[in-house]
Amino acid sequence: MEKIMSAAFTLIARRGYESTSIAQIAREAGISKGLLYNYFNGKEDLLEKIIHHAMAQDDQFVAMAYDTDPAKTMENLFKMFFQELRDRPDYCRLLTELTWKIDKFKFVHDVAVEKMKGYIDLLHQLFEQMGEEDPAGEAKLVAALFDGIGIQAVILKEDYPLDELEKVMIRKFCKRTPAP
Amino acid sequence: MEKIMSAAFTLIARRGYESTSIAQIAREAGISKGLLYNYFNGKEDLLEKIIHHAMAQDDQFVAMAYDTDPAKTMENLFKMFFQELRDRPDYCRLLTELTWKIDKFKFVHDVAVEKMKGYIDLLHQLFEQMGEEDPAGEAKLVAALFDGIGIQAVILKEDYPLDELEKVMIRKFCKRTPAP
Amino acid sequence: MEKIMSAAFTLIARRGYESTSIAQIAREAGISKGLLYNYFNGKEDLLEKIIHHAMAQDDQFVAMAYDTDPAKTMENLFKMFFQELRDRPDYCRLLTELTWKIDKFKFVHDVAVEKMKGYIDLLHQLFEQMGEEDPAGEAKLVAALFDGIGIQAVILKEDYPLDELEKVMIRKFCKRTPAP
Amino acid sequence: MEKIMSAAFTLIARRGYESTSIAQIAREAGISKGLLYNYFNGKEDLLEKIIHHAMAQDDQFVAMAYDTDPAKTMENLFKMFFQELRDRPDYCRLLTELTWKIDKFKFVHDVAVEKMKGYIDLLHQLFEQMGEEDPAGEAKLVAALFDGIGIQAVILKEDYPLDELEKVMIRKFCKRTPAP
DNA sequence: GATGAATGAGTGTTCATTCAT
DNA sequence: TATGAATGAACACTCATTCAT
Repeated sequence: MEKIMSAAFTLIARRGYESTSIAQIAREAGISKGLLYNYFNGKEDLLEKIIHHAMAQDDQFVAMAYDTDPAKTMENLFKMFFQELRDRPDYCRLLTELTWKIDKFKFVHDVAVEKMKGYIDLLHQLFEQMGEEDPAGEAKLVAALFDGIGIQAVILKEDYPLDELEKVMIRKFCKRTPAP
Repeated sequence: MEKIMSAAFTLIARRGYESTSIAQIAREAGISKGLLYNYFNGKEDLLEKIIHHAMAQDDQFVAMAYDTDPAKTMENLFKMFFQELRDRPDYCRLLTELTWKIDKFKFVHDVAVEKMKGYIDLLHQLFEQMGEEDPAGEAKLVAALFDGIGIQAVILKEDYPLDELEKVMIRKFCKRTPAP
Repeated sequence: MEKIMSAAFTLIARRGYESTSIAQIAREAGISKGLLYNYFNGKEDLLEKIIHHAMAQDDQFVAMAYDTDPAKTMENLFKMFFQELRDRPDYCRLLTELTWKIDKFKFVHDVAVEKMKGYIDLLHQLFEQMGEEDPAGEAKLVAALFDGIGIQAVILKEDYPLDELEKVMIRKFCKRTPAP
Repeated sequence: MEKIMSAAFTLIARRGYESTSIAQIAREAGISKGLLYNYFNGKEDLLEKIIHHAMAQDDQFVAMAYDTDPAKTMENLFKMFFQELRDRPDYCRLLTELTWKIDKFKFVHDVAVEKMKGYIDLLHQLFEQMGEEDPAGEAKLVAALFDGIGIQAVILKEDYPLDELEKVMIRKFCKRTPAP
């Protein structure tokens, strides 16, 4: 049920997983608690389905970023990342929220780590093609920046100068290698 | 009671606030549940006191970083930050996690935001003194990096190459302005 | 619906009344939960109909046992009883299972008591015809034995030596009165 | 808490394990649900403690039955059995019912089966000493009678002629071997 | 100061039952 | 006839909090 997942998504993203009760979700979705269990096998299953559903939209984004120029690819990546932060702040919030529950929900840890490694590999390649001195370190730095900017954007909300940071990052990490 | 706060700190940092019960804290502290309520007005009050207590130790750190050379000051800051991550991962974890619960623990959020602004101001000044082109942007970048590296260190634990990132950050952000 | 009663019978006999849900019965019967309520007025009614249906087959058995010789009649009764235990263990199991629900399902109590009295009367007559000293006591003893053997056979399953007990009972209770 | 165990014992014995809710037990005991969990780790633990407590009183009984005359020993056993049925019908009911739930309460089943085998062995020896033709068969018959009489006493309650059956059983199984 | 017995509202979950289709 | 979405009351269990001692 789309209604349930949407209600649960919003509530969990805003108040946290443990602080959101099944009763609240059902109330928000306008249904009874019992009905919720017709669609989901429990609170954890609901969470998992929400995450998978939300993540399904991610993968295609990365593919869209590719360009023959690695610096341009990276710039695209950055732009997409910031766009995501602006468009789906709740989703970003939920993902980070779950980060803390890693010990409880192994699937979150696995998904998060794998995704992170994928990004780092991609960044590594791009930096290498761009002729960076230390592509590995640079990649890890940018990955950490993604997380850090995400977390700050979520905490500070509209006070956080996403536009400014976008420009800074592009300037800092997407300078094209000067033609020889 | 020092014993209570220590026990509560450890447990909450490791398992999260909601997943830590008063009974567990009392047991870990070796006292009765009732006694806990003689010292604290409830679970939330206990949390607040823990946070304030833990934060009190932070401020003096920053003071210790000052150096006549701004680049050296920043390097000291970085080193202290990484040292903190290595020495008190539980504390870092707790702080970041609580920052999250804006709606539930406004006091944490406010304190964290204020602290963050202080850091950004400091970084801004340093970058300015170092002659950076865009000291404001650079400062926000580094602040985000602190958060991002912190969160990744918490998630990946011993797998996270703190040493490598420390070197990369120093190389990237503490290069002394070449004397003219 | 034959399919429903058969499915319900098997499930309830094996797992018990409370541990068998309507959903399970419907699934096992290959129908929807709703349809079940077209045929039965609820779980309890379903149980009642199952019991009555299963018991209907019992009465004709007894009629088949009659013989001009009372000792032979009793022997036939015994053989039929043991055959029933071997052939329909699930049915015996269900009957005993329901014994515990007597306070909950009055109809079980009534049916059980009535049937039991019928058996005791029959046994009484037979023992009288066989010239037993205390036909009333003997009859009650055998009735209790039927229950006891049934319960032990169900609990111990294939470990219970039904054959041996059959022989012992026949030897013990069906000795023909020596012709004078 | 004696009050809780007593209330739980009565209710479970009367209505069955699954049909007795924690709320009912707490209400009957005059306490809150929460308190019950200070003393017991859950419903099943409560049951287990009840059973163990009730069984502790059993073992000494059998020892008290011994006599130099095997027929007298058996008569004592019978008398004790019937006395138990009269004194603690609820306990007998509970024990037999739980023996039933093999899969759910293995500990009860195991204890009960072992106890049963002990009785059969004892009966076997006694019948042997009494010079019975088929002591093994006779022993199993009497064991089944114990169960059967127990179950009928539970069903029919005060309508069941325990006294009469006691006499019949003693007459039937405790006749002393005629001195040669 | 210190205890732990006691509470009651809350949790996630199950399930017999109803009803619009 | 047949479905399954939907409900609501019940379930076992948890836990922050209070209070007589």
